[in-house]
Amino acid sequence: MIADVAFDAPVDHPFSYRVPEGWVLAPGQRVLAPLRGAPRVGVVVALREGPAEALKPLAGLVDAGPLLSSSALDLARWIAAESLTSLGSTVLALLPPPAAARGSGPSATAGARISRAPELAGGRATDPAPEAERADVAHGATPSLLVGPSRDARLLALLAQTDQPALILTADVESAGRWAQRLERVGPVVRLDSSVADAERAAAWTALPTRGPRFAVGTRSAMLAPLPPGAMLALVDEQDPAHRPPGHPRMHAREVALERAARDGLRAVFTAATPSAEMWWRGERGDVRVAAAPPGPWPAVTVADTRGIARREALTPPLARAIRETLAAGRRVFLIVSRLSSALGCDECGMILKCPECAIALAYSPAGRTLGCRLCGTAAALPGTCPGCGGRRLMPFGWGAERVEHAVRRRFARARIARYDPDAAAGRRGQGQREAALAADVVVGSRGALRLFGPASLGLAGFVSPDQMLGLPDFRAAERTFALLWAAAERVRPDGAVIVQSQNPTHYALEAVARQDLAAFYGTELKFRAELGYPPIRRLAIVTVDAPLAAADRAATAVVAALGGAPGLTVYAPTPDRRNRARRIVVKGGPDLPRALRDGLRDLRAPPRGAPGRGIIDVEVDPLEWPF
DNA sequence: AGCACGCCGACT
DNA sequence: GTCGGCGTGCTC
Repeated sequence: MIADVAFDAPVDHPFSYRVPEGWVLAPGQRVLAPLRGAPRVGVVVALREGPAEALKPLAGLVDAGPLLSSSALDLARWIAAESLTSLGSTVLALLPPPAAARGSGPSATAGARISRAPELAGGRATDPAPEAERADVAHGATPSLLVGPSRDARLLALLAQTDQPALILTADVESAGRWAQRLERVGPVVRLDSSVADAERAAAWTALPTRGPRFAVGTRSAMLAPLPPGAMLALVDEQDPAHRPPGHPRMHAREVALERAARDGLRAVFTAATPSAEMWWRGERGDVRVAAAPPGPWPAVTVADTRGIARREALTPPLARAIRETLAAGRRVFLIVSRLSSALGCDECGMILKCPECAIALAYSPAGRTLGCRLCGTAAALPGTCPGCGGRRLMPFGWGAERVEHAVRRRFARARIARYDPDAAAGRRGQGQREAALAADVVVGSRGALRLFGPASLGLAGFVSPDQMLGLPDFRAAERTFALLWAAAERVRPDGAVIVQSQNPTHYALEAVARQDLAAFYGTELKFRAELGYPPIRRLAIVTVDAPLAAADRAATAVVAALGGAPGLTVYAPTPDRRNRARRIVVKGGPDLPRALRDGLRDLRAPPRGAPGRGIIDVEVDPLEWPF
């Protein structure tokens, strides 16, 4: 017997090993296998008969049985193909950490002999009832997206009503903890995220179909956990970028959840305060049912026009007045700042200099006094005057947390003011920062500081300069600003206020938040995306070529040439990174973009023997962050 | 990914 | 004369 084993390595093909006599193995099971001398953890992706004498034997077992059904393994193949990740890296990233690896030798063999594969739902080998599965697909409903007020309560009610087991996936461990607590009042819960000990986590993996807990809660890493037929799959806060954590596979949990639900006939439910444009678009096409609740109480949202005044003063009179009144009422204030951007704007009319082709902000390099488009690579000369109004004051934006804190301190000397940055607070020295922020009257922070506040807990949220965010050279800039503002508004009491200072006071993202109108925002946003061929209408990928200095341009040119001929692809000119070593090439395509990239780059990634090095080619499909 | 092999610069 | 930098190639 031969086992084909895939490893966590950027190698497309599996490696073949001899299965020692008497071992019981199944695809989807982790094993130890010698690779370049040392035993490494891999996953069995296929078993076959054949001449095995020349092959090295497997060294041991990691799991007593397969952790993936054949349908889960097929789903992993799909994920790998979509994200251009190797199958081994995909699978091993989406399995719970090994409880305890078994070494080679008699004990391993004995362990293998007595091991029995757990019964996995949907597994071809263990699945007793394909008819039942088909019936499930038949009654597998269109996925739902819960938006609007009391989403959590509505999801909870749905989970409680259906009487079916469910896998609940959250964006982070904190949220997983909250959901586990809530669900414990409904039925037994197991947790699949990293907050529980490895052994417990491993036991939870197969518990849902076999031992009858009602709910399993986890993060994306629990996505392939076995589920019984008819189970529900819930993805909380589908728009959260944390659903696409760093590392492999580079794919958003939303996309995997939709695919899994369709394949396994599961009922899928998503929630979002502000859905991703991807999800809203599916709603418009009827692929997802958008379940909106009637608008709930909403704070008064005011957009304060800062054209011509914001450079000198962080707080406009309306915002300063609102802070004073909120503090007098004994309520809390949150001032939202965003990280400094590299865009250039007109101080007089508020216009942001954008690429005429791509409609994203041109990146301003103060050192070279140059402007460049990070999508198409076009360089532009620095204009002397604003192309919009002829004004002479073109300046980079800039209201960082520190400057804002200082400005508030000057005006409100007696208030307790704290800056909060979750990254800084995570360190040992930052422990006091969180407590200070929780006790403060005024908190200054960016998106991450929202976690300090519960729903309707603030008297005032003030967005000092959303223009910085709106001006980021990223086609998702409006979506992100909209999401942040909406999330802030949800944390303000209905009798409180939201004040947005902007040089673009009529921007559709700001107006949509003021009117509590999701549809208004996505209507405009999707029109913009469609006109310029951005996701979700078309797909994007970033090909990065990292080559020795002299070869970088040649390697990038080779990539452009290799992809240029493919039908349906738009390939942009390579742009150098800051260190002028790597070259980035943006590629637009259709639904089959991953396959087109794989086919187009195949020859470059596997150069013929003796050919000059082509450098390291990295492909990121459907990037969330613009890495410029 | 890791890890070994291979060919060019500053040291005991 | 070596030690070591990373660029290159391979792993059943």
